[in-house]
Amino acid sequence: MLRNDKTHRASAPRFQQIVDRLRDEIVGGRLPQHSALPSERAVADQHGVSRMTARRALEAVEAEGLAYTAERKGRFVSPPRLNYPVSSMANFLTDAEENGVDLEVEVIAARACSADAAMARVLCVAEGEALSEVTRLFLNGGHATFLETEYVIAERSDQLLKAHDATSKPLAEQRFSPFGHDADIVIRMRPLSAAEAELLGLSANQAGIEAE
Amino acid sequence: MLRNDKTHRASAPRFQQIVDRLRDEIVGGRLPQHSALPSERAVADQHGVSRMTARRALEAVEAEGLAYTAERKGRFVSPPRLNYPVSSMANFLTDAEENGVDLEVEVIAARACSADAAMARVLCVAEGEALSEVTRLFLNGGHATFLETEYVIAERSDQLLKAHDATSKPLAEQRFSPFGHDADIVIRMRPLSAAEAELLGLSANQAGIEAE
DNA sequence: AAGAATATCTGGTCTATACCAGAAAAATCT
DNA sequence: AGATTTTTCTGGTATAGACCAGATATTCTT
Repeated sequence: MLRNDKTHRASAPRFQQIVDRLRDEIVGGRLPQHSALPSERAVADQHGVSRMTARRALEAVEAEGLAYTAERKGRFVSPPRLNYPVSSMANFLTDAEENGVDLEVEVIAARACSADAAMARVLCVAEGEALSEVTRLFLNGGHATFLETEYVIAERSDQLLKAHDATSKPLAEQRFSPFGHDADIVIRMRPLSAAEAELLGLSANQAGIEAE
Repeated sequence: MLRNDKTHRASAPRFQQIVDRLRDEIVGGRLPQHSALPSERAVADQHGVSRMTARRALEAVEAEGLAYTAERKGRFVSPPRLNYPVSSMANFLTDAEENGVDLEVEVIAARACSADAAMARVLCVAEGEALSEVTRLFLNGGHATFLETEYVIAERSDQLLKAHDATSKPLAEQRFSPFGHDADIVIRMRPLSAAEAELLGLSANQAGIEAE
């Protein structure tokens, strides 16, 4: 039993096959949301593998976001993902301005970063191009209405910034304090592809940076 | 050797102690970026644990973003994180408008989501409040200048949207095509805390949703 | 010196087993 | 019936081995 199956080399690892099975059962709807997945031991028995292998399969399913673990209770099916109805929303701010809507903007956080592959493609710049990430809070009639994070091409942002620069910052700081944030800034991650990870010296699915 | 150390119960798991050691060496600068971490077998020997335990420690270090793996070559120290100089940037768009800067806005993607703990705090709404996530591309003089993702409180966004709605969408669709995106939309993730994960039925560190 | 064969690294996968502690259900005792 | 114990689940941690295949360094040939 110590010998591995040599008949089909270069095939997918065993645990991956189990992952596929489990995924099918979940996305196929045979397992309703929040229902229990088979336990590690059950999977091991069912598929004739060791518990560690079963565990890895279940962990992989988890890593896909299809399940979650409740310690010492079991693993359960995650609720399905939301849909993303394509909204017709656009240029809020320009229109708001034009229509005289009461709108204020506050900078919550800003940091420098560089363009990853996806962004580079969208923004039509080279990968690694210097970007500025800015998170801002918008207030409509004094109420927080939306939060945005934007990635600005550092080079081009200068010309846009020159015009106002001076006044906005101290104002922003005052305005934000009532929200008692200070320590919490929105952290955002993007999963890196294997290629990007290698390139950047990061591990796959790891986020570039965290703000504090 | 099969018996575990019973002298100090409830202590941190062994692999965690190794993680701490490795982390120290990396953040302490004793291991320069892109230098090789000890191999799984080396760690196992050095710390007197089995290879699987050593492996788990190294994987944990990776999960923290401190290292990356090159298959069958080794594990290496990730480059340090960027700094986030607090910029004085603010309300780009309002100022741009006022100063007559040529600025166009395009909706790249939009989806519905709900407020997580951090966002709820910042936006002053209940956790789970319906939000709309919109990703837009801004063009300055015909050149892509920045990309933003914003989270709008669904309820309040309506009033802002009513004003323009009609014209923006078809325009956005045309404008965007030259970028050949279609299949690539910026994917964004936020790591869930253990508490949030349990609440939402997701696994920790998993992102809420992916757009395709 | 240049090229081919070999030995030795590496991480990736896997087995079979063990003990732990929290959670939950079942059995037991009031 | 209600409270308490016990048993049986669960995942979490850990061991000590094993084989695989890609990457690399070494050595041996030509």
